[in-house]
Amino acid sequence: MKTPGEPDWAYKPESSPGSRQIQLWHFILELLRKEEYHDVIAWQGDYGEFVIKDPDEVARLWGARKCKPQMNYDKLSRALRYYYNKRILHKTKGKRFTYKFNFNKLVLVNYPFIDMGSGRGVPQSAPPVPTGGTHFRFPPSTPSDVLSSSEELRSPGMFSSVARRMARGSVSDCSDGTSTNSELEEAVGADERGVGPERAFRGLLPPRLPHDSLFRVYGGGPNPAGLPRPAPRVHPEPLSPFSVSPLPGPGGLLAPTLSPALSMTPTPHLSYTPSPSLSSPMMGSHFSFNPEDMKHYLQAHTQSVYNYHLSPRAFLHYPNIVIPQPHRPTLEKPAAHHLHGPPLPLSHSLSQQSGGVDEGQHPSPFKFKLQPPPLGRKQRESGSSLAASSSSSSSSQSTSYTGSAHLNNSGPPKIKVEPISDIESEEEVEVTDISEEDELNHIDEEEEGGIFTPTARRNRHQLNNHHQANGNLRGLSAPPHTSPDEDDDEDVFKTPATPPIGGGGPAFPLLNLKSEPGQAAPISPGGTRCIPLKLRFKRRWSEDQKMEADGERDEAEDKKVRADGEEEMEEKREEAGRRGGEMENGRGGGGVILGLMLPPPPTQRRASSELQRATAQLSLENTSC
DNA sequence: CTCGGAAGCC
DNA sequence: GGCTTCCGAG
Repeated sequence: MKTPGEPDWAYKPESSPGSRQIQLWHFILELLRKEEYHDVIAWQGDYGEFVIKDPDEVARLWGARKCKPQMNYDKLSRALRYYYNKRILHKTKGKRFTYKFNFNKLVLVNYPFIDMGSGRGVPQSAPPVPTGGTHFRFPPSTPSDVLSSSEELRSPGMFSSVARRMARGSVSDCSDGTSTNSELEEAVGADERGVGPERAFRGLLPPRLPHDSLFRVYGGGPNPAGLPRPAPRVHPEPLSPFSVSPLPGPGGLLAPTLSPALSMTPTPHLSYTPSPSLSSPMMGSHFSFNPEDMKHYLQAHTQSVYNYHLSPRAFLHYPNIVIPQPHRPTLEKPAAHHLHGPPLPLSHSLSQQSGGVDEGQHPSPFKFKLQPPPLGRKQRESGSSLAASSSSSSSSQSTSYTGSAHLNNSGPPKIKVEPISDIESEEEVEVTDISEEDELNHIDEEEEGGIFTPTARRNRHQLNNHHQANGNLRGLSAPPHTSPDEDDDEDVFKTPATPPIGGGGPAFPLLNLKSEPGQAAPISPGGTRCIPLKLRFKRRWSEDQKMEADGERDEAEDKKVRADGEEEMEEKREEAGRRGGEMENGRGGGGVILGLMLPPPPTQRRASSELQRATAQLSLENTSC
C-alpha cells in the first residue's frame, strides 16, 4: 500500500519521536523545550544551536530514557557525532558542548502545531520547531496507523487522535511501556488536567477541518486578521532566527500551533507568495486558500526535518492541487512579510517547479533521507580517487537548472538545485538507481537539503568533487580534485541556501526562473542549460530584492551580528534557504529540503503552550528502568 | 574535548 | 538503522 514513492522510513514507527525508540535528536529537542532542563541543556546562539550545560546530566537522562545506565557523555556525544553525517546536527566549533541542529534546511514545518518552545524562555536560538519528540507523534505506530495518518490529517479526528497518542505518553519506560514518565509528568501534569491534550488540539483546530481547512489555517488562516502582531521581525537578536512561534493569540485556533515555521516564514522573496494571510490588509479581504498555499504547505512538510522518520505522506497526496504557475506577484510582496506567513518559503520554488512537475506526477515526494553518506575523513582522503569518476559523468544530464544553479553558486557555497527531470527520476532512483547521473543529483541534494541517497553515500568522496561539480556541472564533468575536509561538510550544510546577497534568490530562483515567464524569459525552451543563468538570476534577484527589502534587511543585520567565519556562511545559507527556500527542488522527488523559513518572531505562543503542556507529558525520561 | 572507525547489540 | 561501546588520534 504505500505509494511507490514513499520511503519506508516514513512508516517507521520506531523512529518516531514519541516512540519507544526515541531517537537521540528527538530527545534532545525534547529536553530543549522543557524549561526544567534549561540548566542542563538549552538553546543558545543561533539557529538551532544549543549547549549542553551539564553533559553528565544529559547523558544520564538519555541513559535513563534508553535504559542504558552506563550512558555517559562520551557515548552520547558519539551518538551526536553520528548525526553529523546525517546532517541532523553539526558541531559548533570552538564552543564546548555546543551543537547545532541543521534546521536550516530542514524545515520543520511538519507538525506545525507543534510548538516548540515551551518555555517562554525559549530563545532565540530555538527553532520554531516543534520540538521535541513529544509533539510529534504523528508517526503512526502501526502500519495501519500509518495509513490512517494521512487520514488523520484530513479528517477531523486527526488531531484528537494525535492527542490521544500523546496522552498516552510516548515515552516508555524500559520495562513495560506502561509506565509513565517521571519527571516530566509531574511538571506537566498539572497543567494538563486543565486542558487535556486533546482539548488543546481541538482548540487549536476546529474539529472537523477538512484538510482544506487545515491548510488554510496554516496558510494564513491563523491570524485573525486582526491580530496585532508584534512587529514581526523585531527580532532582535541574532539568535533568534527561529523566532518563536508566532502564534497568534490564545484563542486562535490554530494559529499558534500551526506551524510557526510556516507562518513565520517571511518569505520575502517569495514573490508570489500567496499569502493569504490575513493579516495583510491589502489582501485581507479574503483569503482564499489557494492551491498554492497548500502546495507550499505540503511541500514544506515534505521537506521538513521531521519528516525524518515521520510520515509525511499524508501531506503528499493532494491531487487536486494544481498549481498554477505562479509567478511572482509582485504586488503583494510577501506580505507575509510580517506575520503570517504562509508557508511558503519553500514552496514557491517548489510550487512552481513542482507544481508543474511533481505534484502532478508523483505525490510522494519524499524520497529524501537525511542521511548522507558520510565518508570518513580518511576515506575521503583516500577515497578521492573513486569519487571523481562517477560524479562527473552524471552531471551532464542534469537538467539545466542544476547546472545553472551550480554556476550561480559556484562562487561561494555550493548550492545545487535539482533539475526537475532529475527529480522524477530521482524518486525512483533513489534507492535503486545509482547511475552516475544520480550521483550528481545526490550530491547536489546533499548540499542543498542534506538529503542523501545511498548512492551518495557511496560516493561521498565525490562530494568533494561537488565543488567542482558545481562549477562544472553545467558542463559536465567534474574534475577530480578533492577538497575534502570538514569544510566540505560544513559547506554542505550551509550550502543550501546561499544566495549571494541576501537574497537567496539567486540560487533558488533558478527554479522560478523556469517558471516565471514574466520576467525575462530567461529560459528558452530548449536551452536552459545554456542560458545564462546568471543574468536571469540577476534580474530576478533584483526584483526579489525589492520585494524582500524588509525582510532581507533584517536578515542581513542578523548576519552582521554574528559573524563568524563559518557560521556566517552557514547562516547565509540558511537565510537563503529560508528565503529562498524556493530553490530546492521542490519536487518532492528529490528530496530537497528546504530551508526553513523562519519567520519572524512573533511571540506568542500561548496556545502553543497549552499544547506543550499537553504534550509535555510525554515525558522525557523514564525512570522505570 | 572532539572526531570517527570498528564492532556489537537490539 | 540507530545507536552503544570502546578506543586511538588530534
